[in-house]
Amino acid sequence: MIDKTLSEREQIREAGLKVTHPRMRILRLLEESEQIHLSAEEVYRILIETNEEIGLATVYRVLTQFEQSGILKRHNFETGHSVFELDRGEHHDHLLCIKCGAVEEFHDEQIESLQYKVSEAHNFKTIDHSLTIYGHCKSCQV
Amino acid sequence: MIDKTLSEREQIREAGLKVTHPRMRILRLLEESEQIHLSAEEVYRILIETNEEIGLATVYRVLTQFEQSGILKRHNFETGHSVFELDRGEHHDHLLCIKCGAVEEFHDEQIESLQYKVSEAHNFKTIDHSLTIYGHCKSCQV
DNA sequence: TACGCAAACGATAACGATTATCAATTGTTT
DNA sequence: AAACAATTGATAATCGTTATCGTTTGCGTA
Repeated sequence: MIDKTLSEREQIREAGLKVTHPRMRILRLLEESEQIHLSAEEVYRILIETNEEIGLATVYRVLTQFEQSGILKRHNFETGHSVFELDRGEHHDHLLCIKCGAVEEFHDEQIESLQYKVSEAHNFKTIDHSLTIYGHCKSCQV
Repeated sequence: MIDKTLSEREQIREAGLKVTHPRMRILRLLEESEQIHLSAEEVYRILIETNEEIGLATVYRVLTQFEQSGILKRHNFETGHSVFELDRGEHHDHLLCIKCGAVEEFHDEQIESLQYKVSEAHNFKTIDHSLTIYGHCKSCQV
């Protein structure tokens, strides 16, 4: 069994960052939250509400650092603000309910390879791609 | 041959909007620009530079109205601001060069139908979807 | 274990994109 | 042409995010 605390320290270290309280708090929150996607404001609000000391600027800074070091993935849906989720290595796309905001993840190897083909056909060197399907989830359909 | 001016008037009328100078100027610009995607600021700047009177607030308002009435499509890439293009009815996706900003469009029926399948499998009722491939275009590769 | 210093923090100012406000102007309908 | 609601545009306000900068802290070293 892996010591979670240790692994968090290591992740931060491997990112070339000092292990500080704010960073530990933020990473722990992301790992323990049931919500997959968290915005900076949400991370800040949740930590403040649980009486963890943190500054909003730090939250933004740390989330960006975590993103750059591959700990987190940033998503820009059509909401006007970024949301973050742990990057567990497995690429996936999203189904987003525009009524209740629910997010589901999916991965379709066929779509992936077709995208790659398209990219090649246009002489593009793919670095990343994002596919989001907007609609109504089961519980939001009339 | 269709009278372009007339068709612009009609488009605006059909959207349930009064035919005003700012609306005509904006629609005409979108139709005549070689650039497919224009941001609100760009539309404003271009009109001001060509000595057309317009206010920035009006540009934002009109672009949103045009989007809501189906005249325009809004895209939110990872740039931090929206861009707009004429909605010619044919859905397409985008290849975006993260170096020079170039945008290419593509349409792949196979990907479309696979997306639909995924959506069904998750009991989602698809309303819209966006697929963007980020990478380096031919001229930006080393 | 204490020291020193770069790295990191956090309060707050600044920023860029967008929206709200509201008095003045303009399209359309009569 | 009058009437009146819709529209405009200058500007203030808002929102998410980034920059500033004096203070604090992690951590390698003595």
